[in-house]
Amino acid sequence: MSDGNVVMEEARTGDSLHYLSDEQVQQGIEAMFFAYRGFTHDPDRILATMAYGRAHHRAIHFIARSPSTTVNNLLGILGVTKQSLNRVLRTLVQDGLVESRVGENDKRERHLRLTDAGARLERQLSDAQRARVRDAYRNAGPDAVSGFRTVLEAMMEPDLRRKYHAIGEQDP
Amino acid sequence: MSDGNVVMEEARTGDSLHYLSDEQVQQGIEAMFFAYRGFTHDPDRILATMAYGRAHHRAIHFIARSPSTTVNNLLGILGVTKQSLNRVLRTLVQDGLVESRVGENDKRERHLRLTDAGARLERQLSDAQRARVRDAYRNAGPDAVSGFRTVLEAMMEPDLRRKYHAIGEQDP
DNA sequence: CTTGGAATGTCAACAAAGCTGACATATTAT
DNA sequence: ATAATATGTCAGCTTTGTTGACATTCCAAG
Repeated sequence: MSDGNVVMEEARTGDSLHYLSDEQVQQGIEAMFFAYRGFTHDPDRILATMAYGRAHHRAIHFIARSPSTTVNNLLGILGVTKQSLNRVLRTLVQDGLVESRVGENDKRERHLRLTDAGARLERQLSDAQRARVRDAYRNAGPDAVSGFRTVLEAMMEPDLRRKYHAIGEQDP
Repeated sequence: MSDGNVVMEEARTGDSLHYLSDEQVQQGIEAMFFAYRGFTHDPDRILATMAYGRAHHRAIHFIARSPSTTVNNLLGILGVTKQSLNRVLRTLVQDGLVESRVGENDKRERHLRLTDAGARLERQLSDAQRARVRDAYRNAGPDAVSGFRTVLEAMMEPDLRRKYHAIGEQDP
């Protein structure tokens, strides 16, 4: 569909398509790699001092963003097996950071929300990450941020793009 | 430096700083998370069918990009321990995908390059990833891509930003 | 009311890929 | 000579992912 040859032919037609060249795409791939390292750097540093890992941060983040989400919904967002997620949730519930309450309509479901202690940890874990992204935004300016978001969205798998848009909406 | 309160005060001064609000930053964080999943999705799918993992892909990628790089240089780029990298390199050399030759000037160094078979695997592994990024670029347009790169660069750790810029240059 | 399927939890075993610490070997630099 | 550098390797541990099997609870369809 979009292999190197096709693009090289396109690129030959003019410099306006230079941004689709192999070299430019390759640089974008490396930028994603290095930026993601920075993206996770600050919370990882904090997590290294406690008994939790990046998986706990992810769970806490999305529970904070979608209070009362179900386990199944969280599974779809995080893209791991229920066994893997359950191991994380079990420790968080045991440690009193996450509350798991049986659903009212469907009592098979468990609805998850952060306790006060969980919300405190969420802030501690995410503040540094938010600060980094905010600083990057500030340095880059609003137009760059708009483009940033546009490309990231285009890069997502379609079903994850739907989940991305669904976060923060009404009743997940 | 850039906590929520400060920004909320800034934001109160006008809508031009809305893009720095907690909500916008939070959405950017989630966009990074979901986009990175898409970013690694295609190579991961291919890797699942063979005896290699994401770590092998990363090593192969950067050896391809910086032929004749040393082990130490690769360690700095990948940000893992030499034991972890060595486990990967050992299998790649054993399987005839990577060639490790003693340095000419400094014989302590090992210079790494892909064999023909390694280059073939690199293409196979990276083609799908390049296609996805290229399609995302094409859909987003050149201005968005420019902003994308600007924000990603601003998000990197300074020392990694230097390494990012050094890739593809003269003598690493 | 029984039954099938969905949602959840849990056990066990395993794999990938990171980590630390210790130690060996060449080679270069002082 | 000695110290520092670059690399390789062994052993053991951790986090976080995976399968597979199985139990429980409950909704919904018949």
